[in-house]
Amino acid sequence: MEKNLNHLEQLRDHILRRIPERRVETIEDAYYFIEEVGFCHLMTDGRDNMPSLYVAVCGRRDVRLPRNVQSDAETSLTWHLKDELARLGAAFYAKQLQNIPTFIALDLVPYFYALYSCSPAFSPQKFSSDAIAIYRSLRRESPQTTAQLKLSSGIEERKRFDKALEELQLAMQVVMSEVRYVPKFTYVWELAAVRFPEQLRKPKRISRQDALRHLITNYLATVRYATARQAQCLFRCSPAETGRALEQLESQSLIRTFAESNTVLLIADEDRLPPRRIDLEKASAW
DNA sequence: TAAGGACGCCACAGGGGTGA
DNA sequence: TCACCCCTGTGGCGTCCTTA
Repeated sequence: MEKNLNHLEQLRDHILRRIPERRVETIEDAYYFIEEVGFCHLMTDGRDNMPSLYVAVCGRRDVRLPRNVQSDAETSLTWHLKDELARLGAAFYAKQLQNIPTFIALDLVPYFYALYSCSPAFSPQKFSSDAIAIYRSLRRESPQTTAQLKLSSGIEERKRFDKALEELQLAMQVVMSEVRYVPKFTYVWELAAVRFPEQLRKPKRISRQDALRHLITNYLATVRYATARQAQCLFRCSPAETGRALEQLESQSLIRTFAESNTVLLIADEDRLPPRRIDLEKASAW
């Protein structure tokens, strides 16, 4: 098993760009990286078993976020790439996984939307009054800067505003579409349906269970192995839902499972579940 | 009045504390 | 053990305040 895991770690080095020759240096590299992995965290060090743009920028395994993040070249480049990717709309930027800033490749957005979307317009009882106020304000006018949105929604208190915005981001209703540094640092917010109309039109045809199965398949194709608990926590789904998805993947021989003490290990089949491939025709459009 | 310092605004990750 | 909350430190810019 140990030998097998070493082999999988080497595969990960290639896929997650933890080797110098594959490190992300340009906006094109960053776009291709997200297309290859499907979805990734922004600024994590990879210990959470998730692809990370920051790790890909560093191009090595042993990554630790420095204390002085703003004066660090690798961190600055990652932030710059985040700003550019969001501005170009090359990937969906949200706090979708574990409440951590995440980039999602556009082809996977409908699956995330099928799993998490919930609109205040149709389910107002699920949202706080602050979230509904922000959503309505953006329906009247989108996009808006943070300051404009605070004013127009009537929620000036930062803590309340951040919490409400987080609700809407988790429900994939609002996205950050731009970062402005002058005259004042601010984010620009936009309705997700306006920013990504094509991706958010489709999901009604995808069931929640199908979406979860598709996303776990994508996850394991990228990281090659994970524990069942990691897969469950990542997508914030119940053990029963995750269990059903994993059973289906195992019955299709896409993954193999191993039980060790209290841990269930999931390993992607090398032949039946290869890593994602980039759609070069689509990618060249960017 | 000019120069320099202090502070606030922003989002982010990490760490510590707390409660289930 | 885990999830959640709160606080801290971070840079660049504008604004306000203090000092010479």
